[in-house]
Amino acid sequence: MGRTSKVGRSRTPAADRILRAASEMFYREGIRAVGVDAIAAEADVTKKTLYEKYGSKDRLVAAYVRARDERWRSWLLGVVERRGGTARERLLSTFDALAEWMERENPRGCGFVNAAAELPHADHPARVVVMEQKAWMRGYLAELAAEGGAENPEDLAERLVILHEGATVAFSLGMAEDAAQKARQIAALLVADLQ
Amino acid sequence: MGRTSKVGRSRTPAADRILRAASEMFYREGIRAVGVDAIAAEADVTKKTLYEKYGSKDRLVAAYVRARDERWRSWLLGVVERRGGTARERLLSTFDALAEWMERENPRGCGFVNAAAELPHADHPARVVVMEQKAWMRGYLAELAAEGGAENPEDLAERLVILHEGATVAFSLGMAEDAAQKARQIAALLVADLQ
DNA sequence: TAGTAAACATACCGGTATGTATAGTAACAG
DNA sequence: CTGTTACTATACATACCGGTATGTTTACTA
Repeated sequence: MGRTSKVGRSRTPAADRILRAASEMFYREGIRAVGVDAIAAEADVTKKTLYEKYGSKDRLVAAYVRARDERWRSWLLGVVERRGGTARERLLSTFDALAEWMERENPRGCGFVNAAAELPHADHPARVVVMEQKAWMRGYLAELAAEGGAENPEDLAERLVILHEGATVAFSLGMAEDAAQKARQIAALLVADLQ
Repeated sequence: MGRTSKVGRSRTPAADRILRAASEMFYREGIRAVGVDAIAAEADVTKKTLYEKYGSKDRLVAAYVRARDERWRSWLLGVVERRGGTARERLLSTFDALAEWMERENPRGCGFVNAAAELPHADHPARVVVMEQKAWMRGYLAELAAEGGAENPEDLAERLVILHEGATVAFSLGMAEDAAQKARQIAALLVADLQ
C-alpha cells in the first residue's frame, strides 16, 4: 500500500503524457528551469493529476531519468545486437550507437550528466538513478571487454567510458566534428590487442 | 559611460567577496539553485551592492564563468610551462594539469559543462563565455599539435579534447580510477606519431 | 443503474525568486 | 569642510515556485 503501489500496472494515458512532456522539457530547458505548472499545461493535464501520478517534482525527475535510461539502453543494445560480430566489434559498435543517438536525441549533451550538474546532492532520487546508469554502462563495456579476452576488462572499460563521455561533451559543445567517429577510431586502437 | 565602464579599474573588496562567494556556491550547488540573497549574505554584503557591482544575476554568472576560466587557463599554462619539453611532452602535460586541477578544484566536474547544462540559450552571456572557453582550449591544443608537427593539428586537437572532457566526466561521476592518467596514456598513443 | 477510477476546474497556501527604492553612514580627497 | 565613493540597512514590488484543497465531470463496468 505504499505510494508506489501501482508499479507494474500500465501507465494511464495522462501519466504517459506527463512523463513525455516532462522528459522533453527537462532535457531541453534544464530541470530547475521547468516548473510543474508548465509541464501540466504542456501535457494537457491538471496539476492535481500530475501530483496523483508522481507524488512530487523530484520523483517526476527521477522518472524522467529512468525513462531516458531505458530508451538509451534499448537503443544501445539493439544496435550492438543488430550489428553482431566479435566482442571487439561489438565494443566498437557502441560508438556507432552513440553517434546516431547524439544526432537524433542528444543535441544538448548527456541528459544524465546534465541532471547530475543540476542535482549535486547524492541522495536525490534522480541522482541515484544517474549513478546507477553510469555504473551500468561501465559494467556493460567491462562485460564485452572480458568476453573479448581483455587482459584487464575493467581497465579497458574505463578507457572506453572516457571516450564515450568525451565524445558526447565535445559534440554538444561544438568542440569536434564527428566526435563519436573519432572516439571510435581511438577505441579501435585500444581494442586492437584483443584480436 | 556604459554599464561596464569600470572595466580596467581594480575591483573593490566587496565586489571581490561577491564574486568569490558566487563562484563557490554556483559551482557547488548549481547556478539556478543559488539565489542572489544567499550570495549577498555569504559575501557579507547587501543586495544593493551586489546589483551595483554586477547589474544582474546573469551578468554575475558570466563573471563567475570568466573568473573560473582565468584560473583554469593560468593553472594550465603554468603547469605546461613549468614542465617544458617538446611540443609532444607539453601536449601530455595538459593531462597532468587536469589531474591536479580535478583533485583540487573540480570534484563536481567541469564548471563550464555544468553551466552549459543549466543555460541552454545560446545568447546567455555566461554561455557565450563557456563557448569561448571551449574554443580556446581546442585552439590551444591545436597550436601545440601544430608546433609538434602534427599532420592534421586540428584533428589531433579534437581527439585530445575528447580525452580531456571524457576524463573530467568519468572522474566526477566515479566511472574511472585515475581518469586523467588513463586519458594521458591514450593521448600518448595519439601523439606518438609526432616523434 | 449504481459505483468507481481517472481525470477535470479553480483557487489557494507559504515561501522564495530577481530586482528596485529610500535613507543613511564611514572614509577620504580637493 | 565639502563632495564623492563605497558601502549598510530595510523595505518593497512583482512574479513564480512546489504543493494542496474542494468540488465536478466523464466513461467504463459489475
